[in-house]
Amino acid sequence: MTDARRGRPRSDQADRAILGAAADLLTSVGYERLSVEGIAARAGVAKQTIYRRWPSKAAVVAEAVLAAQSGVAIAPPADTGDLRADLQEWALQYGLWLADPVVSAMIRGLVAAAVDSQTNATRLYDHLADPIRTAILSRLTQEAERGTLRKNADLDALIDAILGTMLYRVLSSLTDAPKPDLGGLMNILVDGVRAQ
Amino acid sequence: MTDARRGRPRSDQADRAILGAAADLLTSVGYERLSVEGIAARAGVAKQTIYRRWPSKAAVVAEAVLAAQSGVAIAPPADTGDLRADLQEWALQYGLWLADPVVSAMIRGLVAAAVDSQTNATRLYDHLADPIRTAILSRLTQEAERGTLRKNADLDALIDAILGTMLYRVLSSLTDAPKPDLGGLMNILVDGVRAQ
DNA sequence: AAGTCATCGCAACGGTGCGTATTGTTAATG
DNA sequence: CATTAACAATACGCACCGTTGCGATGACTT
Repeated sequence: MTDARRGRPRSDQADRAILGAAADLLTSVGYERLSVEGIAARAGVAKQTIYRRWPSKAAVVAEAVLAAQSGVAIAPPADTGDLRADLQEWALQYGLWLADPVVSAMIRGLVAAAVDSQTNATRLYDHLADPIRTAILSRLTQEAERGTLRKNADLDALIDAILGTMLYRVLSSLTDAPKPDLGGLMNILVDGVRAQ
Repeated sequence: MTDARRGRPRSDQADRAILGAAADLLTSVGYERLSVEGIAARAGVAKQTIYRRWPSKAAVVAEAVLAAQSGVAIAPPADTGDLRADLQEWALQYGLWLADPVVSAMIRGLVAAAVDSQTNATRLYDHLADPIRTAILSRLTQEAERGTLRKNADLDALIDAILGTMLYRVLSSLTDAPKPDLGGLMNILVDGVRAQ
């Protein structure tokens, strides 16, 4: 029997160095000026070591963004009984996270990578959006069970609106700091789904 | 006096051929696989003729997208007195326009170009988003004057939500046809800003 | 201890594409 | 006719992608 894992195993340290270097360069120079050779140089790694793991530059960047984001816990909104206040507070925290230039640069890089390779686009958006979707949906579900939401409210559309607004502001802001205030949006959305 | 326009004038036909070729290639192969040399070849034009007009590939693509979009009239929502129905109808029409693979590819190209060169990002987003913003805002203003909207409703946030949701769906949909249904969103938004 | 084998860093390669420069030609203006 | 600038064609330098060959390294097997 030939064991599937013979020979020298891949270095975990190389993995971390590559992803870390990719994240660093992404935030410092942006996706367009980021090169695989630059990643290799900064990581102290041969280019082949990168291509042995990922098939393309877009895939490396995608993985780096996911790895960096997976360290961030997406806490669901608190449940104080006041949906508006809970979502406002959550949006404030999340908006501040988005306003971080590092985070903005990463998201821009994610979008660029997704435009690059359609194959990974769905996976990327899913991995980034799903935690947020789950977090908000869990809070909305609590609310719905108390009967304080309209029965036919399209909660998916509501979440798309939150995600879309955040993405739009990140992409359309020239400076690295998008307008973080989602308070007005949350007011509209809460009033739009709340039982009358 | 040296007249500013001496010598051979630039060819309008070359302008049209370049922008047309850029738009064609953008929708057929996407931004990633689009090259200035490819544009020149398809337009039957020397590469230098392109670089005499625009400073970079991103600028050419940006101009091509804007030129293609400027032909589309962004009609404001009708005013039948029923804001919900008016916005639903407008969203339906606009959603169908977005679902066109050609339009989706163009928007993806726009985003890619914007990520490429931050310089043009604001100009691009403004040119594309402003007509929509103006169209919706004019309808909302009519409504506000009748006193049927909450006084403190954040109309900018509402418009950001519409634009953001559309953009998010275009970018995150793997197929070329994003989910065009904005009905659920419009319901929430209308209920969220309507006077109680 | 010796052998196996996938990984490692290093280096070079072909290919693509950006943006620039050169050359001779063509269409306007004075 | 002289001047001027855009034109097509073409070559160039450069950066980078993705691939390949090399000898060395290190965990596993026998």
